[in-house]
Amino acid sequence: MRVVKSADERKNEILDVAEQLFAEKGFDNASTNDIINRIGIARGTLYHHFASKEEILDALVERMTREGIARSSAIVMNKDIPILERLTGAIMALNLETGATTEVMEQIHKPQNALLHQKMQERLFGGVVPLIVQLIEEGNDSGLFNAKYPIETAEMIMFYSSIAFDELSGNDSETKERKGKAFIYLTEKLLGAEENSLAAAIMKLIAR
Amino acid sequence: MRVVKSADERKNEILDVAEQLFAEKGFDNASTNDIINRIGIARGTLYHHFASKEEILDALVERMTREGIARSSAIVMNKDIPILERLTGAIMALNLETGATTEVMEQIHKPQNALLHQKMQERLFGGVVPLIVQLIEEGNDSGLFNAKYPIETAEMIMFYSSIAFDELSGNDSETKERKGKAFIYLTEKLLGAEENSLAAAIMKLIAR
DNA sequence: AGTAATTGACAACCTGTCGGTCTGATGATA
DNA sequence: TATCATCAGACCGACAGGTTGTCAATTACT
Repeated sequence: MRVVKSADERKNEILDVAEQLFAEKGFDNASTNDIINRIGIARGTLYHHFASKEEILDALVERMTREGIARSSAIVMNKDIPILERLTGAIMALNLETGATTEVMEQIHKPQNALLHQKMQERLFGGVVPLIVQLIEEGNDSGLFNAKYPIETAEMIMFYSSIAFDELSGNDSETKERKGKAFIYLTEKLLGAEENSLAAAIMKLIAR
Repeated sequence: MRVVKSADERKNEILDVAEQLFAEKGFDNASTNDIINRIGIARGTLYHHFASKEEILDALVERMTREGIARSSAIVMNKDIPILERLTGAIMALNLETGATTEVMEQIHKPQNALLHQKMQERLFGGVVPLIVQLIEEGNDSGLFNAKYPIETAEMIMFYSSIAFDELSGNDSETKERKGKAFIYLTEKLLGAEENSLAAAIMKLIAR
């Protein structure tokens, strides 16, 4: 039976199922046949909406990261919030994904998902590093930070946060706490910020 | 015409060709057929020596990283060398690969090589972070460093060095120099080392 | 003689293509 | 207003050409 939907609706339907399947089996092991069978559409329909399997992945990555980056961006732009809280808020906003995305994150280290992982990281990076750089420069100007190399500092912070956060999924809460504290401490060092200034900002944020 | 070789010899022959092909086309695009055709062996022969295409990749990653890790390890263990020079030497030793390996490194960011990239990084990490941790602790004891979280500090340094080094391939020499200086500066901050102490050690190393 | 390396046909997938079919919106006509 | 022709674009499924991994049979060393 033939069901016609708008392109947007169909595309999102495909992405929904792709997200499930990539989480279940990984990008390499999930086939386009799996996708079309689960939805109940023909091969040609899939390729009418997406030129290749990789394009599905790209669209999915875009969809998965869009919200987080938007949230981060909004926080960074809001000059009513103190700089330190904006910094921590921007980073935390990235890691507060919801629903199925979480399941994907748990599977993302498996070798079948290397490509997904790489693409997500690239996008988060490209989207957020410039924001953090801006924030660091603001902090430098206001005398709060003393960061000689804002770009590289931002890169380092982002790298470690992305790695640290997703390595964490499996660990016990003791390790998590230690890693978190270390991250904050080292970030303060990198920024040339006063010790515990960042930690204090985070406490405020959480208290809210 | 049938040619028999020892398992070791044949395995290395396969890895040699795989290395070429992965560099030329990437892991995904290079097929096992490409490999056996270039060598002139049958499908079965390949699968007699390796259980899967991924196992070829694993063996290749092992072979490519073994030397570098061994060099790093030797440097770290050599207590005749000052700590700062050991630290920089250990990191530099990883990135002084030779021959075809260099070609692979230039291709490693393409999406077809995401898996190769991930596996190399994991291995370099697992092999070298513990060494750096040891070095940092030595430096703490001798009063040279003041690093509160040796493990996380080592992770951060290694991460950034691996990323920074391989992002660099395409850039102009100005950017390279800036990135290099930033890396050194930030590493000093992370270690709680005196400013320029690491930079000085590197100058010594290069002068040799 | 027996162990280990080699062979190539084969099964069971996979991705991407393409000519052709259906359908819902749009605008013209009665 | 009601009916009808038109057409873009959503949909279909068979197909070509590729892929990985298997296995029983063969050949070569020791």
